[in-house]
Amino acid sequence: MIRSIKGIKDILPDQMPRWAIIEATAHKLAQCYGFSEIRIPTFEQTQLYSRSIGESTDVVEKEMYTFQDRDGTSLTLRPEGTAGVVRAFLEHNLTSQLSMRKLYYIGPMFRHERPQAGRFRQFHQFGVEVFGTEDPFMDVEVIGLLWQYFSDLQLPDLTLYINSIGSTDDRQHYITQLQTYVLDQVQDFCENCQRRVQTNPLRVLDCKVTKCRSLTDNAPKLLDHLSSLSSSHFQSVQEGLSLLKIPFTLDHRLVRGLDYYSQTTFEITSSHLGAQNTIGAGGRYDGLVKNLGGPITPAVGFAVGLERVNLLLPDSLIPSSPAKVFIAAFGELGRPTGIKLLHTLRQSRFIAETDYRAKSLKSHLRTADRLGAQLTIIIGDDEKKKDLVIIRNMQNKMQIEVPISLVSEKLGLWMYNNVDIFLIS
RNA sequence: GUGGGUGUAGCUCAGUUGGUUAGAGCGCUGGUUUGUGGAGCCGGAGGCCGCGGGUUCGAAUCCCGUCACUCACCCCA
Repeated sequence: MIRSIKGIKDILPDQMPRWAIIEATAHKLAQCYGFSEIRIPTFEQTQLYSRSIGESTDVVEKEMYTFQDRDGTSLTLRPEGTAGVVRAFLEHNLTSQLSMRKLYYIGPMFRHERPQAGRFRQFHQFGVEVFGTEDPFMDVEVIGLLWQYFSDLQLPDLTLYINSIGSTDDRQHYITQLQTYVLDQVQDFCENCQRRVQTNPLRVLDCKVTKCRSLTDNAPKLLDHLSSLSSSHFQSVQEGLSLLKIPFTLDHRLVRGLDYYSQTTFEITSSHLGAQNTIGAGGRYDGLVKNLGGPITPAVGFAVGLERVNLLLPDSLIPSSPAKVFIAAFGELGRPTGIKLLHTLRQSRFIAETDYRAKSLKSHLRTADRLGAQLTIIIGDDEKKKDLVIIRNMQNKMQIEVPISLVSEKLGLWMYNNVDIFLIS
C-alpha cells in the first residue's frame, strides 16, 4: 500500500468544520483590520528563501525541500510566507500604488523536520505583512490583530511575549559584548551554545538548558544596549499595547530564528501544547525589502501555525451541522418517485440524501438515523398510489401525510420559518 | 540528524513463566411480526500478531535487524 509521506497529513472530513472556522475567522478579522488577501506560489527560486531567511539559519541549511527544475534552476517548496509576499510586492510594484500596503495569506508551508506534536512537514500558516510604515503603532496593530484572532477562537491560556532586538547596528555592538561574556566562561555552557556563540550568538540566550539559562541571567541585556531611536520605538510599542489593554510579558531572551527580523519581536505561546508551544509569532523586518532589491521599506508581520491553533480550538465553537432531509424510497413505484423528489429538493438547496442500497424501510431509517437526518420522507408504493409522502420527525417520531407537490413548501416552513408542521396538520 | 516509547480486527486495546483452531469492547452486517431508526437479546463477516531473519519440538510472546508511528532533543509557527 502506498502511504502518505512522513509528516504530511490528510485533513479528513470530520476535521473540516474546525478548519472552516479557523480560516473563516482569519479572513474576517484580517479584512476587518484592512488587510487584503494575496495568494503566492507554493514554490519559488531557492535563492529567494536563502537570501531572506538567512544562509546560516537551520531552516535554510537543513529544512528546505529543494529540487532541480528541468532546466537546472534550483527551486524550493516555501518554508514560510514572508519571502514570497515580499517578492510579489516588489515584482508587481505594489509599492508605488499606495504609501502603505497590508497583505495577508493562508496556505501550506513545507519544512523537512522530524515530526512531533504540533510539528509537521507540511503545515499551514495564516500570516499578515504591512509594508511602508515604521510607526510603532503599526506593530501594536499587528500584535492586536494576532491577539484578537486567538481570542475570537477562544484559545486557552495564552501568553504574549515581546522583545526588541534593535537595529542591525544595535545588534552588532551588543553581540560582541555578549560573546565576550560567554567566551569568558565558555566551558560552562552546553555543547550547542559553545558552537552557537560563534555561528548565531543571540540564540545562546534562548537555550533551554537550565545551566545555560542561569549563566545568561547575568549576561548583558540587549534591551540595555538599544540606540535611543530603537529604545523609544519599543517604548511606544509597550505604551500602545497597554492602551489597548493587551497583556504582555517582556522577555529579553526572545530572539527569532530568521535573520530578517529587527526591532520588535513577539511570540504567543500556550501552556497546553507540549514542546512546540509557539502558536503565533512575528516582528519587524525593516531591512528585508531592501535586501531583496527593493527600496528601503519598513515592514512588520506575523505568522500563525494553524495546526497548533486547531489543537487548542475548543469544541464549543464548532457549529452543529445544518438540518438534513433523508428520503426513504422503496418499492417499484416508491423508489423512482423518491429519486425524483430527491432531485427536486436538492434543486431547492435542501440538504437531502438517500441510500440506494437500502431495500427495506427499516434499513432506510437506520441510515437516516446514522446520517443525523432531522426529517425523513417515507415514500413506498402505498404512498405513491395516493400521491402522498409521509414526513417523519426523527426526534419525536411524529409523522404527517403531505401531498407530494407540497413537500418543498412544508420543509421550507419547518426549516427556515420554525413552523411545527407536525402540530398543524 | 540523536535519543526514548509503541507496533495484535476498521477503531481502542487484552493476550498470563514461549504451548493447540488469537480475544474483548466499539463499529459494520443480518435476525429479533414480511412497511418504521436509536436500546436489549441472538448470529455473522473481518487479523501473514508491522516486515525479515534467528533460537526452539513449538514464537504474538525470547534475540538481532529493518520499517512505520509517536514523544522529546534540535528547530520553529
